[in-house]
Amino acid sequence: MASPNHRLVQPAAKRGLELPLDLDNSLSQAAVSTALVSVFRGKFCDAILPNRKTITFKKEEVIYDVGDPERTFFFLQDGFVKVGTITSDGHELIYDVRKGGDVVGELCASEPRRPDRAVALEQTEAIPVPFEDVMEVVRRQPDLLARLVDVFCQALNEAYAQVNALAVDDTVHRLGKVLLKLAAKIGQSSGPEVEIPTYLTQEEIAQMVAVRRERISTALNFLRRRRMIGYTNHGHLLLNVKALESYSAS
Amino acid sequence: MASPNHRLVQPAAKRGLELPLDLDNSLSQAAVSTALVSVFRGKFCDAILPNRKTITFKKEEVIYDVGDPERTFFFLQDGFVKVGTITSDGHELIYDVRKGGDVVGELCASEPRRPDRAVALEQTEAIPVPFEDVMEVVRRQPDLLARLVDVFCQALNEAYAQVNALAVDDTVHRLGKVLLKLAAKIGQSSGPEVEIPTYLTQEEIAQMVAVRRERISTALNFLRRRRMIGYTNHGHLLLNVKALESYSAS
DNA sequence: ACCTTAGTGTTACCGAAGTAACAGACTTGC
DNA sequence: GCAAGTCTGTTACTTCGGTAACACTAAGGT
Repeated sequence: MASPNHRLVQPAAKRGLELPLDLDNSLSQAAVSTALVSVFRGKFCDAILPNRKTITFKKEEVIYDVGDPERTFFFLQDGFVKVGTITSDGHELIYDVRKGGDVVGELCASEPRRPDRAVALEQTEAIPVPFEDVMEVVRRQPDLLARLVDVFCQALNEAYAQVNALAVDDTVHRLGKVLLKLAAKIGQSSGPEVEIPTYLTQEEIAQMVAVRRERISTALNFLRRRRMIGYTNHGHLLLNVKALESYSAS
Repeated sequence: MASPNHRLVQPAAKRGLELPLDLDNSLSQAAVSTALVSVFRGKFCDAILPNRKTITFKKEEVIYDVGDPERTFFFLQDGFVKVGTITSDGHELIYDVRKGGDVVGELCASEPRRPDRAVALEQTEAIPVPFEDVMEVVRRQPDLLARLVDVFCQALNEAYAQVNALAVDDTVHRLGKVLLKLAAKIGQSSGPEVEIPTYLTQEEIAQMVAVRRERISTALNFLRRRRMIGYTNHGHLLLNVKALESYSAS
């Protein structure tokens, strides 16, 4: 009952495993952020978003779900969203995490029913736009074509990267890659570390890495003992990106 | 030495495991083929392909490789191609198989260097088109936009389907799905069965399923004993699609 | 006909990850 | 303050798949 993520202290730092990664400047979140440009910002928004209304989704609220028939993109204005699906055995699987400035729901372009779902990780503002409207705007303003293609192409690249990881990496390496992807997509620099500005349960991380939650517990502590990760005093992950990169490469 | 796929007889049917799945009408390959429409056929070809020259790739020949910097789509006119990559541990991984009428190389749209590679499974005719030319044609003929989007969106859907399979299925179920995908993409109906009209080694199938070759040997024989697959007298796979579908669903 | 090479079938062994079960920590509601 | 619920940490057991090794078949070249 009640949202499970109300937890505000770092999980294990409370008993014996605390290895503080100089936090304290975790408030200097200068919103420096992401290498990946939020592809739909700028011109695209100017062209397509005026005169449309924003919807607010509360934490944990489903933005669209597997099987939905309506073909709409959602232009995220603010917040964090997880994109994934429910597997045939009933478990959730998370493909990606996106934030304000990104789009979600692009998979509806070629399927009559959505194969995926998106759920807000924090309160999120999003503007729904029918797929046909998106197409029409691109037809009228051909300079936007490159951005549309980019949305799909980057998603495709990431999906293949996940296939690679699932095919060759063990749990800890996959976890490392997931954390680095989170850093690139929604991270905020916090001193020498990068903070993940939303609380993720081990269960959710397990759904991104595609292993059981128990493995994630062990793997997170493994990385923490090696000082590759830590927690802010709000329970958010703090990543030592350099260290994770050199570990993940090996 | 010499191409390894010169083998023309079905592997194990030669000694004790033969379970012929009524072949003999394997010549009635009416090219009925695929549920998936070859998206770029028709208008797109008319608009973009005239006055370009076709390149012929021999069996096993690399069409483009990981790391290549040139941004070109290849419009396949004829033949079969495997699309995949070389993983960090040096093994090959196959994402997809495509045939005449399909495009390959679309991943170059957003990356300066290709993350993937394409290799001819049989002699293949392909027309290279610089990515910018593709974009220009779409800008000039906006009715082609939907087709371009479809290419990416279908690839994305399939990539996520692979992630799902890797996350939840065991070897035999993944093999079943790979075979069904092959049937849908390049299969030719042959009586009540569907034939895969190119010879695939167990090693190649293993690269599609992302397991060791030995597992594929066992799994293929498992499916063969259950009469879900068989071989033509040319050594090509013959699939009992109905049976495979009901098995893969479970 | 012989040798080489590629491909397939199979086994014994080992390691990584799933399963199940439970205890401790913290939150929330009563 | 107490009970219920969620989340995390950990361990014993099992299962699946990777590893290594090897025999056997077929094809091609000489």
